[in-house]
Amino acid sequence: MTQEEMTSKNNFIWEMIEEDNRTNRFSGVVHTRFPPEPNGQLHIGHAKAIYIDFETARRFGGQCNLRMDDTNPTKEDTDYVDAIQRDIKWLGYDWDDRFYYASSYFGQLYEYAVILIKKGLAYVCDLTAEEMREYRGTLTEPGKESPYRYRSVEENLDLFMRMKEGEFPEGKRTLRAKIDMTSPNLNMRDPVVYRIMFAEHHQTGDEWCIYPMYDFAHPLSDSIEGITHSLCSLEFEDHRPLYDWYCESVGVHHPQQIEFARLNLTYTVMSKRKLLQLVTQGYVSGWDDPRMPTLSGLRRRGYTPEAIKQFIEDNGIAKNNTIADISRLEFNLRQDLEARSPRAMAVLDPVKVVIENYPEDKEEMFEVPLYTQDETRTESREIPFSRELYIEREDFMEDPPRKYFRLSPGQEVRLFKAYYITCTDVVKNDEGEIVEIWATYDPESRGGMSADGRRVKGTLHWVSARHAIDAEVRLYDRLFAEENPDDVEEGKTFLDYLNPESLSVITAKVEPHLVQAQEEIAYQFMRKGYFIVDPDSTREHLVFNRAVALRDSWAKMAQSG
RNA sequence: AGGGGCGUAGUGCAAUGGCAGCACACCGGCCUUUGGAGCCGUGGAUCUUGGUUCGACCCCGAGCGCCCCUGCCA
Repeated sequence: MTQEEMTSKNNFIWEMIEEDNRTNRFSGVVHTRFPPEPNGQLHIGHAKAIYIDFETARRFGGQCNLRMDDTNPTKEDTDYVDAIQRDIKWLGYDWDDRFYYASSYFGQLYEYAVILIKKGLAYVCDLTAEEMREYRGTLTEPGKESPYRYRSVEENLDLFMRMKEGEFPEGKRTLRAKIDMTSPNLNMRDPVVYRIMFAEHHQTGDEWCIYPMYDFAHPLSDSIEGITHSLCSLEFEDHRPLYDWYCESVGVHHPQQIEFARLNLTYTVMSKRKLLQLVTQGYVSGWDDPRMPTLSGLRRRGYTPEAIKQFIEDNGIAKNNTIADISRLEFNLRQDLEARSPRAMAVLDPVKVVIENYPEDKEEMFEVPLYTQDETRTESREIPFSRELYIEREDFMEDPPRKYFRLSPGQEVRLFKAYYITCTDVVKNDEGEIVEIWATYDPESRGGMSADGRRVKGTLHWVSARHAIDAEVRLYDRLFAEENPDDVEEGKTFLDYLNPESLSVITAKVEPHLVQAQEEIAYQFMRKGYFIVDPDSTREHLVFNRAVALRDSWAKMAQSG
């Protein structure tokens, strides 16, 4: 897929920008920004915002800044600053040297606040938090004006300066915008502009003891950076009048805020608070647990940036509040990996097959392409074959139903790229479990094809028992058992919906080539799915994560009868 | 209840007054040295209601449903 095709699908945001360009509103400039708060790791919902911000800039020949929205030092951490940059780069986006912090604008923002005061548009308020809540009114009743609303400009200037100097304790006073306490939009009822916080900031240290609120800092940070289109999620629609008010009142460059719907996924949660809780309370192994919807988790799971971006592209950009089915994400992954992943054979649930007419001490090697899906690729690996093999337990049935194309007594199947074999006997233990399957092979079928042209319906993957390597394989399932874990019953929390079977660990028998498996490249284990080396893996102890299983139309057919 | 948004197929998205279409899912078939991939095909939707119009998913009125807003969070 070319970049052109990748961004060809139009959406309402791009139509609005095209209109701005037609009217020369921003002189044809398109400059966006991605403004994460460093208080948690990025997840696939952020990937949508990142995609929109960066692809919009690219589409219109503009630029996209990366800005840490770090106006609340009590909630943020520099560790996340690094993780955020790493994840955005992994997605394939670059902000060049335009990496900023809202906190680096604190000086300028302070001056902007002074301008508001001087214009009589902001005042220092002595109401406590609780009083302010009472004065705000409710959804249906207007608020009341603060008794401090009409202090003189001089007094406000003096008080605000002394707030900055640290003369007042936390919570004692705030700077508020003087707008309209009767507005039906609660955001316009004299919102707080600055609050006192004696907190060490991860960037500015103890330089400040007053910190600007998001609603004030965000539009003005956008303005300072010359942003033209400030793209954000739907819940900020109510804040747009305030965004506009601050830019107009301070009298600076005024970007256009445009809101779009967030991306939600079935069978997972997306709020940073909930993801953090999963991490800190040990429900998962960390932010990068392969079951997490975080970018680091998806990466460790075996997801590719291309699959994620295609998923976002397929979902489209709109204003509907929706939950995308996670199976569509899985489709995008399979589609990407189908084309690019090397193939290998691994038996996840092994049962032994003994080929009675194959000499006990004989071994032979088959050279098999790594990319059987792409005949223009010539890379291959050698696979050893011998008298005793492993196949999947589910690939044998003593008493098979109709249309079962795999191994059963008297039935002939193909071992991929090796030989045809026919089952002759079954050995069971005292419990009646099958411990060995006996078979004969046809030496004329070497390579998996016979000269007589007889048709063999089933093809099985296999590994030589003598040469097989044990590998730990981690099989993942959806993190939650409920489609929407945010939709909780009375008396429950989202944690009650965790899927107890979201992880199962097995030991598989894999072909020797797989000791060379590299991180970051998912293999297709033939007929089973896509698997990627986990960072826990060593040469002595291989560990693979299953990114996603293959479509299994037999399982579906068997299930539906 | 006040304000702001959103209602199109199972899911997500188009159609911007002119034949309701695309992707995934579903179902059927073909093909296959992966029951994978690929190829072909079928079925299925405009929240309700009234109006304007030759013609309405689109415009207007009245409803209904869902989401967001009463942090000194972002």
